[in-house]
Amino acid sequence: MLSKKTKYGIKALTYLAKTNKECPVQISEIAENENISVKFLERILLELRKAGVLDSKKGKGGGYFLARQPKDILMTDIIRTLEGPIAMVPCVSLNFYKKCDDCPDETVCAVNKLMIQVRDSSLAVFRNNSLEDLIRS
Amino acid sequence: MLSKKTKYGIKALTYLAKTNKECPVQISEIAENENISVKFLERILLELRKAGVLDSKKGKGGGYFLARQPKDILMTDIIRTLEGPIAMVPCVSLNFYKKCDDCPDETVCAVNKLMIQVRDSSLAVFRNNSLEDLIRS
DNA sequence: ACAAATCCTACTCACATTGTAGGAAACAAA
DNA sequence: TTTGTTTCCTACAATGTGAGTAGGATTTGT
Repeated sequence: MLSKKTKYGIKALTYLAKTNKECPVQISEIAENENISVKFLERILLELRKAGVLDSKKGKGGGYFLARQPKDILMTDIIRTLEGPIAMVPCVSLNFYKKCDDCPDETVCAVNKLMIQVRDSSLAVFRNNSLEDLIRS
Repeated sequence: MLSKKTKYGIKALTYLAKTNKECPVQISEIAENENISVKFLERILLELRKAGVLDSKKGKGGGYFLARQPKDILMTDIIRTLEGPIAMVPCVSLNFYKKCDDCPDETVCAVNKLMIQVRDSSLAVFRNNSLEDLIRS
């Protein structure tokens, strides 16, 4: 299951990419338009800023805006930031690798073998989609 | 994340496919060889039997055995039985569809658009892998 | 100074996952 | 027919995670 955090994050980013304003957009505006709890979204956008996907401005007239052009923001970045590993098991994760406790030999593990394929196919999709790709209907 | 239930289920099934015995195999034997809690595995195998993937025999000399040949057991069956939907969001699930509460229009939703691609690529992998494929090193 | 916005941490609540306990039912063999 | 072995089935407990809330600190424009 995709977490709501990631789902909301993607929606917020596409909102920013679509509205394409010069000035920063406030959390409350995004939250209202995308039906997201303001406080929850606040935390999500903060994570995206720390990951370098978003940038922000404090105080009056402040808000959030994309740190790069939509075409330069790949889904891999967003998913890894908000959702964590793309792989379904740690033993096939490229960025979050961890050995399984119960598995004596990965090279002959059926789960490993299957999940490498799933990881690669998902990765291909995420790499192939930028924010710009997603806002084009 | 892949649940341990599914992970254990796949391991148990590949164990059965590999050992390829004439007689039924007991839960305890599978559990010991694959490092799985006996009682937990018991429940998992029961689910797989109800789904028609496994068959069983009670009493002395009883146990579990594959209901079909390994090449006729596809990963889609196993995943859907143990893990549930293959899609990461209900609004793109083929077998477990459910509309999102927060989303007014699926056809213009970026999450929807992205997750359809992920679903299709994962589905292709699961459809393309039978139990037999997984036990061939 | 004041108001508006992000920043940051800690907390609560609900739910799913993982695993356990204990017995009922079926079956084979003595 | 008794006994032991196995699956079957339900209920329960422990743990962890996701989702959301609360409340204040900090920054900034007017």
